[in-house]
Amino acid sequence: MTPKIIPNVSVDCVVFGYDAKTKSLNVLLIQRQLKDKETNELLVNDYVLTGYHVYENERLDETATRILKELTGLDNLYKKQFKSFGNPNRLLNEKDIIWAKSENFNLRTITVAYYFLLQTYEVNLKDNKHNAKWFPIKNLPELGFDHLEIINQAYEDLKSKATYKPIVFELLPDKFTINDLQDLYQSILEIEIDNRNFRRKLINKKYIIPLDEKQVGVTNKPARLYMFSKDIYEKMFQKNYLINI
Amino acid sequence: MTPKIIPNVSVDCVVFGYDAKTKSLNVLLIQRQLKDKETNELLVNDYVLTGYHVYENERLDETATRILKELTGLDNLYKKQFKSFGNPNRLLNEKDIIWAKSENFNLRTITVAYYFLLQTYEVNLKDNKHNAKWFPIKNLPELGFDHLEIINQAYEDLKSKATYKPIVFELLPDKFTINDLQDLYQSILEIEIDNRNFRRKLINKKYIIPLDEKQVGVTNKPARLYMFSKDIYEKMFQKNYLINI
DNA sequence: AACTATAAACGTCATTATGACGCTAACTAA
DNA sequence: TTAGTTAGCGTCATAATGACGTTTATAGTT
Repeated sequence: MTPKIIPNVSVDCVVFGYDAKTKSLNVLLIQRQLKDKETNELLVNDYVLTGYHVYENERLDETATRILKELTGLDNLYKKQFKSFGNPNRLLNEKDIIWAKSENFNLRTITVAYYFLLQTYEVNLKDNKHNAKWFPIKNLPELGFDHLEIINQAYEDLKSKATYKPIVFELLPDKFTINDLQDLYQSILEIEIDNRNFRRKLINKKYIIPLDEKQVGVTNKPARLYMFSKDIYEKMFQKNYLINI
Repeated sequence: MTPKIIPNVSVDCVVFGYDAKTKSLNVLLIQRQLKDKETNELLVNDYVLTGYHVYENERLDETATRILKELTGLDNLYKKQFKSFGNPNRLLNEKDIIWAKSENFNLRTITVAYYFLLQTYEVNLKDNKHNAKWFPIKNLPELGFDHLEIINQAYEDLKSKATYKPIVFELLPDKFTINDLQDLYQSILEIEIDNRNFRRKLINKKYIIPLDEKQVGVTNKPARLYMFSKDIYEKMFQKNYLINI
């Protein structure tokens, strides 16, 4: 027996996945399809975020975690509740209305939106029941509901946060090269960075730990691997506010 | 006739007011009192944030603006939706249950929380119907519901935001002195700052505009007044992400 | 008119961080 | 051996920062 849900409230999840090989920041979306029962014509055919209602006895964070577990099989990801959306007309496109009729759900819903950070390769997309697919943030498909708006705001939050908190490491493997890190910043922020200055800046941080390990299997000079130490980072800034306006 | 409301959803507002005279960051709270109808005993007597339900045809932002207008008479304040709260047990203290029975409201409510920034003197507290009162953030009274948690998280967000966005100017008059600004940072961040270095840093910002005006009526050397130019600030940073981890 | 208390505001110096570049090093594949 | 490719070291001028010392303008007091 499924638990009772709270009416009018949902949680939507923006899943950001970074692919270090293609240097692409992607969003995980699921397909929304509805066929006319008689003509078999596709009435609705687009993509949406994964989301669901909140159970009666569940915290919002738990709803988000549950949704993500169900979609990706993954737990323990970086998760941020970044904004709630509740415009009265946020689900009033033509296709949303068709969809809502068939699914019998309330069009005046407030959704609490989260984003998650991971690497694309962590998710196994074979035999996922939602037809989930990665899309580059720069090349999103047609989206249902107000989900383009939600993704854009998640992306803005991520961009801004990436400039003052060390969250990018959630999008990389534990061991990474300085150039991986630079590529990632360049993808997220859509900027070009001078490699020599970036490198100097990063290797001077105490919480970027050089390892006695190098890349293997590359066709050029193998790069040194580094790790991020959250411990050291937090010790350095626990009482230290740097005003940087 | 009052509009229909959306069940299970509310908006709560944390109003931060800065008092430059006392150098105190304050929160505006309203009194929550309930008397036993027979014995006249005070069953509930504490403070809470202002909040209300969302109307059927209203955006969340509009709800927040409406609540604040009703409480303070003010429009056009800096407003930020910073987090939503929906723990199943967020309203399950003994007093909240008593209160909810008498007010006939749903204890499983998700609230979308906003904070507002202004100067305490802007609000006229005479004849306000809610018995609203300012409390220093360092010295809050007993609070109902989960409102202490909400205030603390609003404060954390404000602290962090103040270090990388120029929002402190929302808490000061248009014309301010460098020392006003320093006092404000010190109050918010609970740190000590070297005046000479702070002054040098701020005066060199292009968006801190010196005026040909000085303080009047002070008993010591009158300080020069400055303004913050949002225009210049935004032009400087519209395409410029500074990585500062 | 001179003195005092108070806060404003200018200045110095050593160190560190930054932006803009030039150049060398290590690896694989041909 | 050589070419292609990416890693990574180095230099220089300028800007920003942290830690201080010193002077200045005002109102109130003597």
